[in-house]
Amino acid sequence: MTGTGILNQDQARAWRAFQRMSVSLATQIHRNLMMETGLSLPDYEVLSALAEAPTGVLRAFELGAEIQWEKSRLSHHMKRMEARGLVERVVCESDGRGLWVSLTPAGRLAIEKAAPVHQEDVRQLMVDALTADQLASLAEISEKVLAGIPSNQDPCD
Amino acid sequence: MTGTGILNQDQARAWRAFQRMSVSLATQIHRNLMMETGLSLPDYEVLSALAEAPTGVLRAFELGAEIQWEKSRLSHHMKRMEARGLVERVVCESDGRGLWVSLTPAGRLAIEKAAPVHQEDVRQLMVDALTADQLASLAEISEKVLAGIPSNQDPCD
DNA sequence: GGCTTTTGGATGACATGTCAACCGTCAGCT
DNA sequence: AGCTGACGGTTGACATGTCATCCAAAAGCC
Repeated sequence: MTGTGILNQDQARAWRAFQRMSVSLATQIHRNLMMETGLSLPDYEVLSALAEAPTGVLRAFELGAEIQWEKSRLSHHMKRMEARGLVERVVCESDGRGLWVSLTPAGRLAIEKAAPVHQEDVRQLMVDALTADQLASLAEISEKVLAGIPSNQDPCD
Repeated sequence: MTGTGILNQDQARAWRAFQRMSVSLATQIHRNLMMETGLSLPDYEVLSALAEAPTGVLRAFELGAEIQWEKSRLSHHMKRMEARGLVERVVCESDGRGLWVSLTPAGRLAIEKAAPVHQEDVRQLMVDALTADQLASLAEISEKVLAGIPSNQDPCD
C-alpha cells in the first residue's frame, strides 16, 4: 500500500520535494536580494521587465502580461514602487484609460546593481547545484508542466 | 554574447521557466483547492501534517519543523485556524512554554475531504504532464537543489 | 448617433507572511 | 542556589497578494 490516495509513493515524494525546493529556493533568493539591494523579488521582476523594454517604458497592461501579474496586483505594487521612487506612472494620451509605467533613474540604478547579485544567487543555488543535463531537463520539464496549466494554455485551440 | 550577466541564455531560460512554472502551478493548485474545499494550501499543509501524526496531535515546534515554517508564521496561522475550528491549541503540562496542536473533528473531516481533491490536482497538473522518467528527474533535481540551500543544510559537518 | 460590451485600471477589505522584539520557562554551569 | 543562554511561543507593525467591485474610456454593433 502506497499511501492514502491517488498518488503513489514516488509521485507524492516528487511533489513534496519539488514544493519544498521551490519554496526554499525562492525564499532564499528573495531574502538575499532584499538584504543586498533592498529590492524584493517582485520589485526585481518589475524593474527587469522595464529595463528590458527598449524604451524603459511599458503600458501597465503590457507589463502585467510580461510578468504575468493580475492587474490588481500590479496596480497596488506600482503605487508602492512609485512612492519609493523606483518607477513613475504617466497617464496615456492616446488612450484615456491607459497608463505608462516608466523606469526612473533611481529605478534603473537599482536594477543595474541588483541584476548581478540576483543572477549570482540563481547561479549558486540552482545552476551550480545541477549538471548541465539536469538543468536542461529542468527547463524542459518546466515548460512542459507550464504548457499544461489551464491559465497558461494558448488562448485558442 | 549571451546576455547581460552571469547567466548564459540557457541558464536564464531555465530559471525563468522554472520560476513561472512553480508560481503558476502553486497558484492553480491553491485556487482549485480553495474553491473546492475552502482550505488554502497552507491550511492543507498543516492539516495533513497533523493527520499524519499517529495521534493527530503535535507540539507546535514539531509541526513547524515538519512543514518548515517559522514559528511566527505558525503562531499566526494557528490562531486563525483555531478560530475557524480546524485545530485546537492546548497548553502543555510537561513544558510550561509548550503548546499542543490537535486536529478537531472538523479539521479531520476537512482534510479527509480535501486530500483527494488536492492529490487529483497534483496528478493532473504535474504528474500527468510528465513521463515517469521526467518525474523521477524532477524529484532528484529538487532534492539536489534543496540540499544545496544553506537553510536546509545538514545541521553539522 | 445610441447601446452594450470589453478593456485598462483603481480601490477597499481582507488573508497571508516576514521581521523584530518580547516574555516566560527550561537547561547547563558554577 | 544563582546566572546565563537557549528554547517555545506570541505579538504588532508592516509588506505583499487576492478577490470582488467599481469606474471611465474604448470598441462593436444596430
